[in-house]
Amino acid sequence: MRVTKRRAETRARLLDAAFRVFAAKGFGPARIDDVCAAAGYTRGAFYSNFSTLDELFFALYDDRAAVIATQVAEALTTDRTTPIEPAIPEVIARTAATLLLDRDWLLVKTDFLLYAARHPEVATRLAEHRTQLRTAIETRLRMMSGSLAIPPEVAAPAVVAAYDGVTVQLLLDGDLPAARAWLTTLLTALLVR
Amino acid sequence: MRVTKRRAETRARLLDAAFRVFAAKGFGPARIDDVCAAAGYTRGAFYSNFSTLDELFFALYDDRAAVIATQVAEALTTDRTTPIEPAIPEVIARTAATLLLDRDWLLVKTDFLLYAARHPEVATRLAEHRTQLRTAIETRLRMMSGSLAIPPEVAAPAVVAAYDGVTVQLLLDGDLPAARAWLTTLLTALLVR
DNA sequence: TGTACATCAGTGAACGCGCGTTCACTGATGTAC
DNA sequence: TGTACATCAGTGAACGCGCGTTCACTGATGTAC
Repeated sequence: MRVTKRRAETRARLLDAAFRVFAAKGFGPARIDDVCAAAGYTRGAFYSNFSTLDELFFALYDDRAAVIATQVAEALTTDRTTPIEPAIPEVIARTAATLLLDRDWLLVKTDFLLYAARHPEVATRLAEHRTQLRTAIETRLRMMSGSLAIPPEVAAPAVVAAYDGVTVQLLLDGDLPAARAWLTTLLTALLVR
Repeated sequence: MRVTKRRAETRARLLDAAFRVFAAKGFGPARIDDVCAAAGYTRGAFYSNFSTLDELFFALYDDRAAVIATQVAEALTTDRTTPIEPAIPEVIARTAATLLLDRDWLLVKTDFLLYAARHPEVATRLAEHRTQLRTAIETRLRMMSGSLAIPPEVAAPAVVAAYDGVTVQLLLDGDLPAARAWLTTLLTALLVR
């Protein structure tokens, strides 16, 4: 392959623009031209890199999901500079803040959830992402399992469920700080004995 | 107004067909003709009763949401034929079963959630429905507040959040009994001291 | 109850626009010498 | 490093289909007598 640099940049710009367009309008009403215009290209650029909007949507989801998974895993890794075992409330607050970073991502993610719910062959992608998330959380919880009200293998999916539940409220009212506070309250009620 | 009977029936059939179409394809890809065909009419029938698909979507949501709210409120009303105060586990199981009745409704409801998330003027409809739900739950919880781990005004939104969280998993895997069991587990962990 | 009439609900053909898709082109980028 | 060349990325006009919307029509439904 040649000229890969230019192509890679175009692709990245299209993905970036698509994220903004999907977040604002939703996947359904988004048009190929919307994405191209937002990226500063004409339609040909799109067809040179993707064959359908669905394909771009999947690529976008995979990219972002991988980034998010890494961020969460990092945020949950015990900080080596702090030798003292952090208290549960601190870990909970950190988890809540890391999971609820960006409403736009939640909008796109929920669009993808609905797509997956209606296309089982796509659901595996989303299931993998959720497994990564759950595993990262479970690993962290095992370090403090002695202080937990419920065992880590139940607590981890419970954290994910609380996250999903609070997401719905955040999508409706758009109040990010309130959502973080509420997730913190929920996780405390669930996890702390 | 005249000939109301025929109109009412056509409207009801269109709403019914729309529910099936929206659940299967989603609101975005659903076409006016899909709904008409599913209802056994041609396009003119649609335009005689609605002016846009959005309008039908809103009407459908309002109708169903009202029915669901009534069902939940009824299910949570203490059964007068059973004079003995039911145990918390029983109430929890009943709540879980009532909230998670129909995956198709959750699909349509989530489509509506995303629509509302991007159109604040529509979000009020959904917010009202959620308030009804939360109020019905809170009323029920107050009857057993002595046995609760957290106060009813925190517990009620927590139940809703757990419901929303489990909904996401159910949308992905389609396993209704597992979702009910999992919601029961979550509610128990949250509510029972 | 029966009949004649008026009105309205739903039909389905026709129109036209939005948008997905194609493709001959050009100029930008990398390669060879 | 410089130049000539080949190839490929992105352009933008053109095509055409899907689908939303309209509207003259007909037969179904309710009303009046």
